Amino acid sequence: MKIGELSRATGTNIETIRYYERIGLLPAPDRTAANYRSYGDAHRSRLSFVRHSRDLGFTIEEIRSLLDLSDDPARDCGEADRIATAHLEQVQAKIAQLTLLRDELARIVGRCRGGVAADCRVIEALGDHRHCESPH
Amino acid sequence: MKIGELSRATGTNIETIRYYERIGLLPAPDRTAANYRSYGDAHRSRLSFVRHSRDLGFTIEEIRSLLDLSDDPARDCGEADRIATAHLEQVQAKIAQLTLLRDELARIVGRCRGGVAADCRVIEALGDHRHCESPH
DNA sequence: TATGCACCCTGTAGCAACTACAGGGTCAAG
DNA sequence: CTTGACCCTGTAGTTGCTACAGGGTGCATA
Ligand SMILES: [Zn+2]
Ligand SMILES: [Zn+2]
Ligand SMILES: [Zn+2]
Ligand SMILES: [Zn+2]
Repeated sequence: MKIGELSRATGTNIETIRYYERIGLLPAPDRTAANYRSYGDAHRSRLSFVRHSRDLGFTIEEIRSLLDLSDDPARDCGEADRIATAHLEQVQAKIAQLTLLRDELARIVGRCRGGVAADCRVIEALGDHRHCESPH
Repeated sequence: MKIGELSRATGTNIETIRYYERIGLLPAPDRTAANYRSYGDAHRSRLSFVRHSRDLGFTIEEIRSLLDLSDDPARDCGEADRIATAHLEQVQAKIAQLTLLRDELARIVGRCRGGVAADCRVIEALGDHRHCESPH
């Protein structure tokens, strides 16, 4: 499989595939006589793993650890669980933070009654956190 | 006010203040004889506006537009409202996306029963989106 | 045979919004 | 007169890509 085919098979940008190789996330594949990268099924499933994990919001470093783990099938999977749980907690924290933000923004946006910038409650609210009702 | 004092007054990193000046978000202040930046109240409140808007998740470019608007108090404030509303919608979209993610991650994490990596349901789920119940 | 076109290669630079030095200058206190 | 806190400029690093520039390869068609 050449890089374009792998790209289509996994929905990954070609430049991104080369980038993953450069940072050591994907192993360098064999080359054809014309120096084209030549991938097999193992590459495809590894890249799918990476893409899916990225879609789920894991960082490259987390994915690196997860791949190390799955490359070594006899190891205890506790670390995978720890990484995934920590990530879940981060997502929950982010949701909580964005929810505060959303409420505050909704309050701010709701204050605008039109008119000139000098009288705008939105601009006023942005300039001074003391107008806020939440910490954010 | 020297830069360290402005930094403390607004809770902004000194490097960040200089960065904002470099990108034209804050006007270059006067200098002392020793070539130190010397700020006044106008700088302080402009920087507070920037920091607060950043805390609320606005991008630098959005903040630039908002500052332009508030620099020109006779202008209609409709654009401020549009920027803030668009931003609110983005935050809402992000929350929705993260909520899907959170649910999917919770399902994945919940599957791990311990054991070796080869049998780990977490690693399996990360490798294949077909195990997912939501699109994310 | 030429030539067009799709595809591949490397290497580098750009994005957002900072942050972190390196390598220097200034100033007041002890 | 030296120590330490502060300030300066300029550059490079961070994350996770993405976008070229400037070239090579391979196959079909005129
Ligand atoms: Zn308004
Ligand atoms: Zn606030
Ligand atoms: Zn497990
Ligand atoms: Zn999935």
